[in-house]
Amino acid sequence: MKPYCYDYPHPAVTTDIALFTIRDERLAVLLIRRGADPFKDCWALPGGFVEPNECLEDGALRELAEETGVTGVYLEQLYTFGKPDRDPRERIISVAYYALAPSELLTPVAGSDAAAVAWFELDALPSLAFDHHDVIAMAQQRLRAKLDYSTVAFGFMQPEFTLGELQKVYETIRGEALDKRNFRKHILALGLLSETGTSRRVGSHRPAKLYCVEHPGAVLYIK
Amino acid sequence: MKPYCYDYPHPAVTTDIALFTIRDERLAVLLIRRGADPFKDCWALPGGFVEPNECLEDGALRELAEETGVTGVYLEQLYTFGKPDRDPRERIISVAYYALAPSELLTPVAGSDAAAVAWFELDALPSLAFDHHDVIAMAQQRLRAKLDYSTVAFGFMQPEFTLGELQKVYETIRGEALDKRNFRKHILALGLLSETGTSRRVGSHRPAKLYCVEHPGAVLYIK
DNA sequence: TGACATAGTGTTGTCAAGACACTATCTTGC
DNA sequence: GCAAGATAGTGTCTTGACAACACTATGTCA
Repeated sequence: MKPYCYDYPHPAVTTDIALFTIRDERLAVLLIRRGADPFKDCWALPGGFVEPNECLEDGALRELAEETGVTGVYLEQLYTFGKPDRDPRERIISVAYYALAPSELLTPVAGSDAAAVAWFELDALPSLAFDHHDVIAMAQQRLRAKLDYSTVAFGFMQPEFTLGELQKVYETIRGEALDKRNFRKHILALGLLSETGTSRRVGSHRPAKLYCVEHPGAVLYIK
Repeated sequence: MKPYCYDYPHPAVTTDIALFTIRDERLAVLLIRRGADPFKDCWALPGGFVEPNECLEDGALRELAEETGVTGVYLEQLYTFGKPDRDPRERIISVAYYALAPSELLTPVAGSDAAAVAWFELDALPSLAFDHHDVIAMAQQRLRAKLDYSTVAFGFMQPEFTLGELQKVYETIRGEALDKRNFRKHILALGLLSETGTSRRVGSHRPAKLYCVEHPGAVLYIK
């Protein structure tokens, strides 16, 4: 009947993924509406139980794909949440990840346990299941911190982007305007971007040069 | 017979603790010699299974106390290791912590599953059980990084200490000598230390003023 | 062709960090 | 008691990084 038996109690282990993107110059997180109890019909982070033969990161990517259809994101472990009563069913320990992606490349679709999927701006979150508010808060804090000493921000960019777009990303996450000249000087001094030679014409004004990251995938610690 | 049964497979969850201290101006980590299989007689980090009703941090502190007798350390979550085959017995996910303490206040004693306890300098580690080499490497990397933008180093200090002692701690972790005047300028500018008014006489030379941390326990992010 | 919107570009001032050397105070040995 | 040895304690100058700041360039559209 319950076929998986052990000599001593085992907690369940899940992954939860806070996928961030930037939409309309606002930081947003992808949530699902839960299709099953507990917290049925409540908004929550995508995530679920780790399979016996997958590593944690693979589990997170699989759950994200199953529930939201999203693949190909930048993923990084955030923190493991393990208060004994954080889930009403049983002891569940959750390894939380945060993920970043450019919203233009994503078209989330509700799948498996998810009754719906939607982006929510971070300053307009609904009530959330479990301790997912804490997870999101910690992820946002980490994101802000890493902005200063790493190249996480590139996780929000499409393969080719303008310096103006990149600056908007920084401004959105930091919540303040930046000086254009100082920003460009600083970013180019990292030596990580190269011009593609092309430019993007959008709106009724001068087109902007396009850049790409020289070693995509590598999240570097700078300075 | 095996009384804890579930509908689907559950991994086991452990905590592992990398307790660092500084001995003889070398960074050292506390290891136990395992008293039971797997890896019997092998050196390993202290740690063990999380109890059903304790949170992860409490589990880490309990295991550290049980196996080594050490209490009262600074503790912080490091990373969760979850490769499916990292333990030969069953799927075991380990939430790793790192801890800091001044060695003068510690007298580790082997307990419970530990056949022995000993300090090992980080550049002279023995062969280790499981993936504990990876855990220690990541902990050391984190420690180095946090030295620059937080006050972790205070975790190695006794309640009262001299600026010379504090500088030695920084030099040990960074692996390079620092200029005395610049170091003192920098540390005092943080505004976190206050003179106790007393001084410590050690060796045949001028005694040094003693300082203490104004808000102990608070690990601050600086700059 | 003029109005508008974003792209793109250098210089200066300020502050923090790094380099650098000498005096002070204690112990110990002669 | 005094010289030698060891660590404590202190200030200035130079240098490099970051912040403040304004104008020209190039496109669209009315």
